[in-house]
Amino acid sequence: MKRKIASSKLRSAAFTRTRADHSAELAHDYCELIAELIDEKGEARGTDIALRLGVSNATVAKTMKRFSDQGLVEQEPYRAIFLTADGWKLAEDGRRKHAIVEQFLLALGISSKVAQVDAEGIEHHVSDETLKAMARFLARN
Amino acid sequence: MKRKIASSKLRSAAFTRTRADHSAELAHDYCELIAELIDEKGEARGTDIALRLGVSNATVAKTMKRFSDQGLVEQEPYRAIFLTADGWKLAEDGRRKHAIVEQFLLALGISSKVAQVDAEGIEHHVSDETLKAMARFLARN
DNA sequence: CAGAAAGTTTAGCTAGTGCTAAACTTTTGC
DNA sequence: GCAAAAGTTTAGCACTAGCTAAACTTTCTG
Repeated sequence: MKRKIASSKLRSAAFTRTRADHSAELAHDYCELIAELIDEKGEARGTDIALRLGVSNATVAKTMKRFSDQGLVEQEPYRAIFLTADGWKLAEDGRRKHAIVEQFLLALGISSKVAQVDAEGIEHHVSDETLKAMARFLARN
Repeated sequence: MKRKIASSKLRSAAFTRTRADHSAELAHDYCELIAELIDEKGEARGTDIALRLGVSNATVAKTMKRFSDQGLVEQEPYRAIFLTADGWKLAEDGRRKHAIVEQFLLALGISSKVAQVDAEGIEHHVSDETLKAMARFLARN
């Protein structure tokens, strides 16, 4: 019965991680997008974020307030949004993972549209070990 | 500018899908586990589900009521939980995807523990195209 | 430079997913 | 066959993440 108990613990751990991941995922997505907008235009405005994320302005405002409390972004009232050091860390981490996963999927023969969408979903759920294996695979192909 | 607009739409679509996926993910996880418990013990009791999912009994009860309204599970008061045809469909779909992703990760050289956990996270985010590519890769290796 | 347009914030709503504590039912063990 | 243990349900709370509508501020334009 040892195996079953172990696998049950593993499942519960994975599930717990899944739940915790959902909010982290959102933070990653927002920070990645804000970083992109800053690179493109020098600043990230609420409307642009809302438009690209497919979400209302109000939702962005509320989320930005939460993230500001968590120290991920900085913002003056009625002004654009910027990332803190922590925010940049999340953004860079996300970009790195995203790039590896997307390249990996392309190398596997996935079409570029699907690779982009799947990479977005997968990037938040790959461990470092898996990421390294993907990078290794890419290096060999 | 066409490329940028297209890529922005794609991002928004991916993000929208991510959000919609979160509740579907939960349904998949519950149904998969219920299926497992039924296979193992002939029935799925609330306590067992709660224990394996690392969640309180009350949460399971509430979720089961919701799923019952959605036609995924069937339950008499104070009795065990069973899957409807739709519930079984979700469970089987999840198991199939999980198996392919896990095998794929193992083939990539990931350790079995990590493969199990990562597969749990990834299985909900792979398109059919990617799943097929993984199966193809497995067949060739 | 005043009024319109664009953008932001706030208020108030919904739904999902989690919790604890208390009430209730079923099962078990003496 | 009754009392204790085990399991289930309900009530009530919190937080996240979304929405619309309305109020407010900033920017643009004639």
